[in-house]
Amino acid sequence: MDELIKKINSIYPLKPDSLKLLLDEMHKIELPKNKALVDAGQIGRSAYFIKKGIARAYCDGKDNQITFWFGQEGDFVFSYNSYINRQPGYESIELLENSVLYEIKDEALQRLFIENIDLANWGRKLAELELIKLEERYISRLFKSASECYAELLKSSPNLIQRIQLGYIASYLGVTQVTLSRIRAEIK
Amino acid sequence: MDELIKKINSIYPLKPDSLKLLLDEMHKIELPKNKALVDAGQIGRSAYFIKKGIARAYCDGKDNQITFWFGQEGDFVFSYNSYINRQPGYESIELLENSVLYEIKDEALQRLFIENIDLANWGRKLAELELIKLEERYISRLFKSASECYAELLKSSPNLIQRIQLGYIASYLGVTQVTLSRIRAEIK
DNA sequence: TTCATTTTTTAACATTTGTAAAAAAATGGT
DNA sequence: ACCATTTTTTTACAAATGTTAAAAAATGAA
Repeated sequence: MDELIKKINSIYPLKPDSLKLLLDEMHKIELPKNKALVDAGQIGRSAYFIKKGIARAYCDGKDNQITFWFGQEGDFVFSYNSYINRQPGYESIELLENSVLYEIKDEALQRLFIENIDLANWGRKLAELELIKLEERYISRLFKSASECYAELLKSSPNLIQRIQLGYIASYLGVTQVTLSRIRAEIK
Repeated sequence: MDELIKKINSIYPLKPDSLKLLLDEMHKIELPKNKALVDAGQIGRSAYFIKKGIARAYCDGKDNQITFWFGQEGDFVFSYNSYINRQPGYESIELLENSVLYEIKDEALQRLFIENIDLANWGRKLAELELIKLEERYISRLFKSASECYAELLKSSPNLIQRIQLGYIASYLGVTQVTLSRIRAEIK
């Protein structure tokens, strides 16, 4: 629970009372590898904090799946689309390892935002931080070749490359698995 | 001012009192084409609402500029990076036409968020909506070829293509101007 | 271990996109 | 209208990535 509190306060420092309100709604759960946290077409009913494990978010195409996000220890997980729009979305999220999570129901979170200004600002800051993380990723992809993106990922998250199969990583980088294999062969 | 109020309430409906607090901090200004709203390396001191005009956000590379965002009538403009981190950023924003904007100082906005829960939730919703817009754009680029992205832009924002020079649009789509010219030649 | 299955790599060829340079078209000021 | 400047298109060639299929390596269950 310690790392959860640390993470929460790193986003936006909460008063002890506000923190307690939030923590009281979060419950630890263990879920197995391949479990779907969010199914496209269904409304996402919970957000999660990853204590242990890895998750990926993806969309289904005509004949392929596109992975566009990975989460690991210390990350929050939610289907932004259904979380924000309260509508069935296009994204699915699944666990890639047996995982330990803290879950909070979406209804509880929304209620806390409306009732407590401290938590409303925490939720604001959370969205803002996710926004710039995504923006940086977006810009990075506009600037860089697939090879540079891979080298960057290798440097920033070597553990992801150890733990996640290459097909997903290739898709995440926006190239085919064949291309990623070629890139890896060149780097060695 | 009417369209501004409409836009504000479409993000998150505000109580009249809260709306007034926000509007009291927003002031209409006219700025000429090419004016820099945000300079990379400087802290963004204001956010803007575009009443009339077009803006683009870009980063400087070694020997090129990458445009990654366009804003037009009805859009909010701010350098997320410096707005959120309160640090000099990597992004610059400039006007592509003579424009009419509503400006709000960042200090004022931050103060309103801390003082008023209605506005804190408005700010949260604003960031969340921007987040899913960017996520959709990000996923779209992973799925689609440059040609499909252009066709999509042509459909969703034909006015942007009329009003913005192709070099910027090519960069926004992640291709060179030569490639975009080729795409346009094929479509006809 | 062994075997079936999944994942990763390699190869050959097709397609797309990039680069550099020049031509054509559009723009803006006088 | 005219000219200089900027923007867009075109061309030829190079480099990167996609596609398909097969081989090699890794994984997991019996």
